[in-house]
Amino acid sequence: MGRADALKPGRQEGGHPPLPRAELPVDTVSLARFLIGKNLVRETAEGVVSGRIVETEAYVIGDAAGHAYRGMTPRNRSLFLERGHAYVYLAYGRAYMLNVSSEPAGIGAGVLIRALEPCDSISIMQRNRNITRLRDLARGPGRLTAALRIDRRLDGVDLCREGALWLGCGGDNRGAIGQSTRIGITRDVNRLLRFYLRDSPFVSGPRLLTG
DNA sequence: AGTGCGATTGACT
DNA sequence: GTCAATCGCACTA
Repeated sequence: MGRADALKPGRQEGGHPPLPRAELPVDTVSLARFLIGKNLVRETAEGVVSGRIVETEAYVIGDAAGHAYRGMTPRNRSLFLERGHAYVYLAYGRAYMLNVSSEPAGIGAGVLIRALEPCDSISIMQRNRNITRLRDLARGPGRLTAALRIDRRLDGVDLCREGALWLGCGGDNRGAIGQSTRIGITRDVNRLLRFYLRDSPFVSGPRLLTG
């Protein structure tokens, strides 16, 4: 693994056109499923880093486990942006979480990105995470944001436009999608709103039910 | 102004 | 398997 893929400047340029917003499903659960297999692309001065989304969770309208449940606040306002914008927050004082807003403007809901299969510039991710093992580079919501250097500065960015961070077209949508309860929450714990590529080793948590 | 608590991770028994 | 670290923010007063 970990070869000098980061040192091939021409390879990925233009290789990740952004996903048009019109292609994003309009409801949160559909979007959570849809995002499995899509690319998440990060561009910094270091280079273009990307991964394929293999695990998501839906935080739907009226969801007691969702951050939008008690209305808009300074932290969660990005959840109320039109679908396809980034909501980034810090959890437990250490791990940044990346969500994709998922409903029309004014409605607070989102999809948490929980794990990636590393694709472009794996060596940059290894440096960002200070580990080498491919499987662990982006397996977990806080790990993937560290690998891609995502923090609160990217809160609110439009993920349907090429820039510092966006959702790329393509991606490989083959493979069965599993479904389970969400991880780490304390309310509405029984809802099956977590989705993952069943056979991917890059998924973070337990593989329970199939979908 | 003070308090309590996470949509987690990494270290350790 | 268990558990503490860590801090921004929402909530109470």
